[in-house]
Amino acid sequence: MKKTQTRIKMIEAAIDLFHQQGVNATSIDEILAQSGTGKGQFTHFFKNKDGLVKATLIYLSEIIQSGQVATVYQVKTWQEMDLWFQSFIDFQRSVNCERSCPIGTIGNDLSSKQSELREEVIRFLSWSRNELARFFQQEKDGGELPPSAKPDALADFCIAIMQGGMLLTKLKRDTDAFENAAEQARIYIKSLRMTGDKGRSL
Amino acid sequence: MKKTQTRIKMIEAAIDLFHQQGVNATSIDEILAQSGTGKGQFTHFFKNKDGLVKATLIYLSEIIQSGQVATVYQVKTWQEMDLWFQSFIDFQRSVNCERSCPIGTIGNDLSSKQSELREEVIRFLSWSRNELARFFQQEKDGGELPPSAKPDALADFCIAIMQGGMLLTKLKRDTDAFENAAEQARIYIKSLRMTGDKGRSL
DNA sequence: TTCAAAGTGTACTATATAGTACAGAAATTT
DNA sequence: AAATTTCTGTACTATATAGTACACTTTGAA
Repeated sequence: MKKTQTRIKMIEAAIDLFHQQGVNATSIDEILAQSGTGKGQFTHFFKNKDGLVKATLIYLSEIIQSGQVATVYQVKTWQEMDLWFQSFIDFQRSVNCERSCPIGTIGNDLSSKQSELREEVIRFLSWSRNELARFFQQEKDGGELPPSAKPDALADFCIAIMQGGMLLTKLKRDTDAFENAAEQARIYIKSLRMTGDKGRSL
Repeated sequence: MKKTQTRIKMIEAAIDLFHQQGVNATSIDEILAQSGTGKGQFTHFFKNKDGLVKATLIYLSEIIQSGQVATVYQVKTWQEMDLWFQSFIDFQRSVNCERSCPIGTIGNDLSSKQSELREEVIRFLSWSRNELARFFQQEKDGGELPPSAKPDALADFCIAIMQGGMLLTKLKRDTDAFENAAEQARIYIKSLRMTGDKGRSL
């Protein structure tokens, strides 16, 4: 028989509820109810609510970074780059446009005191940004992007549109604005690539 | 003598605290303390907390739409367009990168039940998006942007970068990513304009 | 089998919070 | 100046919430 699943059940319920309602609007009791666990177990596995939030951030990072998720964070080819925005748009549709980025949502709810948790959020954001930056750098090195292209800036550009697009989707309950923004971004990146050399289509 | 300022004082304190901490993390008592008012007055002027949130959204819309704010929402010239991103970056610096868009922050904290409040948020977002769209349309009509340019999509693109950039700034406590994203956006828009015709610089 | 550690259940405490009740003051109207 | 409305202060209630205490059970190793 497996070791206890209780901790994981709590974390997964917490992720779901935090993603849906934010951290502040989600009570511990709600998490316990959704995961079918109890207070005693909560204090056994976590120091306090912040401890659980940290665990959710770490867990989220792990499942995303190990690719157990529908969204495409890792980009190695132009085809994957093209899928990058689309996978977030598709994700939004799959949650009825009622949520935004789970990490962004949790991060946005942090108070200025919770610097340890914010570090965790930043760690993840940097990772996903660097995934993109590495791709752009690779393409620049390979001559697919011109020497004037700035891989880091392009990565920040994509992440900003993604985060903003996710937020707008949640607020407006449709992906129209996100799709428009992503389309313009793709056109821009494509234009850089054309400029680069061979003019293959994005 | 002026009519009572109590209502306004409450709204302004609420805006400040909501912007800083979000709606859910801000208690009514906190707002009363910061504005130097009392419970009796609160219930006299507002039905409940949601009533105050609605009032803050309306008040915010009014001061922004009437231009009593440092950020540039209304764009009539390319110079103002260039200032558009910059004014948000400057704003973020002025609040030590500890906040993001006030409307976005409030909107993000809304539950799925609070549809009336979300309507208010959407109303504002549409307004600011349409301000940009009108500018791009105007430039398209005037031949400064090519017929292929999509004013609505360009407006959504700018808003997404702005919202995402504001959020990233708050999370990371610096404007680097926002600046990079805005720079790429400016390069793109500029490139469209060059394509358009006379090649005047953005 | 015994024993320690890991895990669980229940009851409780202290506090924060939204919202109510209502009397009284101040302003405004008649 | 009397009456009416607007506004304000204080006390209160009900509830939700984070966190505590602690006894009990299960597990797994020696």
